[in-house]
Formats: sequence, C-alpha cells, structure tokens
Amino acid sequence: MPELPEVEVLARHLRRDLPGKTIRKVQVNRIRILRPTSERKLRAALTGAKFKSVSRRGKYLLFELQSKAGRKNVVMLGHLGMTGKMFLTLKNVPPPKHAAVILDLGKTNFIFEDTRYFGRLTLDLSAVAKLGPEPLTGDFTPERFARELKRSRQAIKVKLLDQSVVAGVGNIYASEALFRAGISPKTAANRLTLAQVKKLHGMVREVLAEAIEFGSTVPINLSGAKSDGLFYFGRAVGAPDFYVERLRVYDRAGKPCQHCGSPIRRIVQAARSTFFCLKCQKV
DNA sequence: CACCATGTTCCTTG
DNA sequence: CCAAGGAACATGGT
Repeated sequence: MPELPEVEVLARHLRRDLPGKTIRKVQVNRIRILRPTSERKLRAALTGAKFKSVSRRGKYLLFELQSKAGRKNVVMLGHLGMTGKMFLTLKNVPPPKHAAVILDLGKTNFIFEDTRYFGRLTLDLSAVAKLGPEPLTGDFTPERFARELKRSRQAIKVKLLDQSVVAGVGNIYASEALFRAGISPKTAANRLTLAQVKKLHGMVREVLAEAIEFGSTVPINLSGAKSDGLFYFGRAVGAPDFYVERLRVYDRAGKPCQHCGSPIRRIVQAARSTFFCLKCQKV
C-alpha cells in the first residue's frame, strides 16, 4: 500500500472509525513491528486508552490517544513498510495469517497485518523529526526544493526517495512525477535548471494529489483489507470505464509510451527499479 | 531455481 | 565528516 497517497486515504478511513474507541486488549504477534518499543511498554501505554485523533506525516500515521489513568496523552506511530495494512474487522472474523498486532476495541478488532514485517507500530517518534516538508502543504516550496537539490549530485530519481528532501514520495510516484515533468531520472539533482525544479515540484504535487483523489473515492471494506481500493494497478471497483491507466510509466517496461509510443525503459538506481521514456525524458 | 516487490536502516567504501 | 552503493530485514508472486 504504502506511499503518501495510500497512507493519506487510510488515515481518512481510520479517522472516521477510530476516534472514541477504547483499547481493551493488546495482542502482539510480532514484536519486531514495535521496534524499538518493548511489548510491555506498548501494552502499558495502550491498554484502556481511547483514540482521540489520527493524522499523517509523510508515509507515517500518528495516532493520538488519551491514556486510561490520567489526562496524559499517548502518541503512537505507524508505518506500513512495503506490505502493511490496517483495518477493522468484526470479532468473529479470523485474523489473517500475518496479523502482527491486534487491538481489541470491543465490538471490533483493529488489525495491523504485514506479510513482510517491514512496517512499524511504535511509541518511538524520532523518525518523524527527520522528515522533510509535507509535499501538499505550503511548507514544500520550489525554493526550498531547489535549495535541497543543489546540495547533491545524486540522480534526481534517487533524491526524490530521500524523505528529508520531501516526505512521502516512494518508488512508484518518483518515476511518475519525473515522467510528467519530462526530466530524466538520471540527471544529477544539482544540475536541474530552476525551471525544471519548478516543473518537478508541481508534478510531485499533482501526481500525489491525483492518487489521493482516486483512492478516496472508493469506500473501505471493513471486513477485510483485500478490496479497499487502495491499490496501484488496474481500476478500482466501481470506477468509470473511461478511466484508462493510473500509472503512465511504472511497471510498464517495454510497453509504448502514452505520449510518443516509444518503449518504456526499466533501469536500476540505488537497487530500485526506475521506469521512464527515453524520448520524453531527455536530461 | 531465479528474480522481483509500494521502505527504511545499517554497514562499508571512497 | 559526507556521499554513494549494497545488503539486510521477511515473505510471497511469477
């Protein structure tokens, strides 16, 4: 699931369902997910606590809870890693095989499922402090973006994945934004012209905003995470027929560029796949 | 068997 | 000290 748009859509769903609910029991099936928080500390902080709010920062989810004892507030941080999912189920629904953490909310269970266990659910908030500006707010300005890019000779595609430059862009939307901006993923960050930086800034915002819009039009399915519509490929259930392709280059190696028809290329940068069009993205 | 996968962090090398 | 590259984490799909 996990780039900014998917996390944002998830946050909106959880914001609708979680506030007001009290955690009765905490079941941890994989302590790795809590790192570096201990199971004992998490259980102590969460048991009896009531959800107050849900927010998002980059690819992170922030859950604010009011602890059982006093007025003291608890903040829990969530990250989906590569394969994480969070959803509510009715109590009679058996938890999935890779349910890492289960919070008993009374009538329902809150499930954090993660097949690869790269995700996190923790009381350690230090990761958030290192994040760069939120791309869809005024904090992310072309000027600030340009200043960051000037400091690095890394390929621009790799730099877009640096969460301290801008928070929330992942491997898919990095390729998509560069395609829309007509910029080669191999160009050194500090060699982009100011015009290119401005264009890319706009396309990063556009691609993320469109993806949120797409995902948020799909209703969540409370009984499982399988069909909540928050997926990258294909078409969402109920989406109109004229909706063509969500992604223009990602995972389309060898297929014709939708703009010029030449085959989309796949290259490897920093051990991750990059997809782009040679003709439309020169320098 | 081989290679690939939406992410982050740690280690090594230069 | 920093930048850059690669491996590691863990499981599943093709």
